[in-house]
Amino acid sequence: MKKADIIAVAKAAKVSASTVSRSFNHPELVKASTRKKIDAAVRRLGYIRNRAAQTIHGIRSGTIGLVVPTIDHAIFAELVQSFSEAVEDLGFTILLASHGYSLEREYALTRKMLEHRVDGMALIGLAHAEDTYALLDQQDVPAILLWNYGQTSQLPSIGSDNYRAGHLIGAHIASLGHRDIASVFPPLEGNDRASHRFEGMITALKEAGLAIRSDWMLETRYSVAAAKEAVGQLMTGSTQPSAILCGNDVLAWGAIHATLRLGLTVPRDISVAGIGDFKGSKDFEPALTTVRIPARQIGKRGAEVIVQSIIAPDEGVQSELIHPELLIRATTAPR
Amino acid sequence: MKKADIIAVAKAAKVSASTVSRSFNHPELVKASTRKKIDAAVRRLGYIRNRAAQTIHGIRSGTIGLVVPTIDHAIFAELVQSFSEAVEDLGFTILLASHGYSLEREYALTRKMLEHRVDGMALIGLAHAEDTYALLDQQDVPAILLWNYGQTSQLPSIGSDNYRAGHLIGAHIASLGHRDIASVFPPLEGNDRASHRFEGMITALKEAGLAIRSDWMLETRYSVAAAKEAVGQLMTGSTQPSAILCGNDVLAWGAIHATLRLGLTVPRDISVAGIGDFKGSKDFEPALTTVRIPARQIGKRGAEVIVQSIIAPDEGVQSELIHPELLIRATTAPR
DNA sequence: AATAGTTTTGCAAATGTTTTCATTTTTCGA
DNA sequence: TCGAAAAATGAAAACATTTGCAAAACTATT
Repeated sequence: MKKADIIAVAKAAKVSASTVSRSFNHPELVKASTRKKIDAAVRRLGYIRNRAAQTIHGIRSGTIGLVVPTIDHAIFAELVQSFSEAVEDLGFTILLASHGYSLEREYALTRKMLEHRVDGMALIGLAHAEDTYALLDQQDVPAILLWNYGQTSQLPSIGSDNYRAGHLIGAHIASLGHRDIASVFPPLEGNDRASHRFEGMITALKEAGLAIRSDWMLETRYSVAAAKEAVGQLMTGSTQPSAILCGNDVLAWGAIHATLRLGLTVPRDISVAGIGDFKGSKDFEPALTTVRIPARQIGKRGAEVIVQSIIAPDEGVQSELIHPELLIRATTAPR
Repeated sequence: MKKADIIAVAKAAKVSASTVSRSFNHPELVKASTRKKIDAAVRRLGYIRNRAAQTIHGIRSGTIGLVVPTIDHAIFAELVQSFSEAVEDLGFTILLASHGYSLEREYALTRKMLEHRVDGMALIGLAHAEDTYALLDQQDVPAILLWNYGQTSQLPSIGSDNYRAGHLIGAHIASLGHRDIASVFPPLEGNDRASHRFEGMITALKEAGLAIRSDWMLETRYSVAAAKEAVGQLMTGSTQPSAILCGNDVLAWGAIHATLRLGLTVPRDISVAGIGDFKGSKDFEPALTTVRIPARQIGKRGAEVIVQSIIAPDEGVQSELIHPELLIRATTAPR
């Protein structure tokens, strides 16, 4: 038994295919009694509409492409979730792919999504291959950049200001009187989020007349384990910092657990701060001082914006800044 | 300038549309020099193939539907990531949606994915609406169940044995000599994963002649905060347990931080165990005793299996059990 | 240079819908 | 009961591809 198509339904309901189509798309144009017959036939045959066939009429595909570096980091999981939720509520479905921090793969994946004729695209961060921008522009598909806000971004960007976030936390630590400060960041190369945070932080410190010793600028993989290892080593050196600034909460937790392991107490012996305010950061003990990057809000707002620009392509979309917020909790203390 | 279609390319390359199509799909059938002309035209016009148009010829859409309860829990993020990675490697793209633990929404979302003519579907867990099974069966779309293994599952299931996982951790705690045991679980209703774990745990305890006081069976939302709150209250009661068994690692971390807050030491004063082995659980201090549910492996294997059954629909797919593993770390100790 | 075979290409039909336009049916006021 | 207007329906073209088949263009062999 082949899959039922609209013609099979039409036959079963003794009407024409046009009428069946209409009864789906403009129900008000078909008589109630006819609609009933059609519905019955649809149910009887288990007919499911074929969006592919609709799509080739220039009708929207109802999909939005989302390409992220990775999903299984707390940061992006929250973003993906809120974005997808909001997008679903607006009647679209997400086509998802992850590129593992390779802008080349990002380009390839974007292309693939365009083959599927997504109605819109969302990418993460501000830095993308020139090819990718060209592609999106040339295919004339609405696209937005999520996560980071950039005034001069090539596409509308909805997100937070990572420079600001870094600056906030740097200034906070400086204001507590710390002078011997270490940093733990993921590799900055090709990661605009982390770079901006780092710059913001460095600048804030500089403004307070402070600087980080270059051998105290740690760079680690994005994981509790890696940060823990790195900080563990740092803290067994001949001199130790009194504060550690981390590029994100996961690294901060690594740092905290490294100090815990060495029998130190946070924040009495050492202050630690993160960026991100991931799930749990508020509730773990001691509660982490960090800067909130409102992932859920970014996802939701991003979804609204992209859908808007799909529905009304001519209304020109603005970038939106979603402010980061300093959250002083229990892992930082005056020196 | 309208988007280029295959005919525009054909004109530009001075060949017929058929030849262009062939040069994509069966390059060996077209002369090298013609292919070169076509490639040039494609590049010049920025042509991107339209999969929707291919799909209505019964050609595969190259998409696989994945419907999960939620993405932003550590558990599923890892699964989604590994599944999507593997699926991409095999040349497919994921259509993702989350249903927020509503089987009704799951049905609706599955339908929607079938409208998009996904080549295969993956759902999470063993419990699904009868309608959903009927739909999948009737539309004759390959489908698998991820996360849980069930011998008698209605569709092939690739996953771990949650009953076993619960049993392992229950037996471990019993073997340490604990008698006053509490549990913290998410709501079991409509959540087969949690229910099976719970049953396994209860059974293991019973086998050791133990039982949990009904007022020590805590049920909380899935979050560190909720578990922390609940356990905080429990521990300030007139009598306290010497061990707390948690339905997953997030709840376990909540429990641990609740006890920390009260000035207790884990595992000296109280043992805590989780299930899941989420990111970080190994590295936080003290390292969490838990049962590993190998999410990455499930995702990868699941992807392979569903793709296999798309490519060779007649080869009948077997369920696969991916064993959970007890990881005794530093949060449990003899009573 | 002619033939047979092989390779390459184009034509036309097919895929499952939607939509425009024309036709048929219904409704309603006189 | 008629006619005009409104409502409902159907026929056919359109959408962007693929594919079976036949024609055309080459190659190799004599």
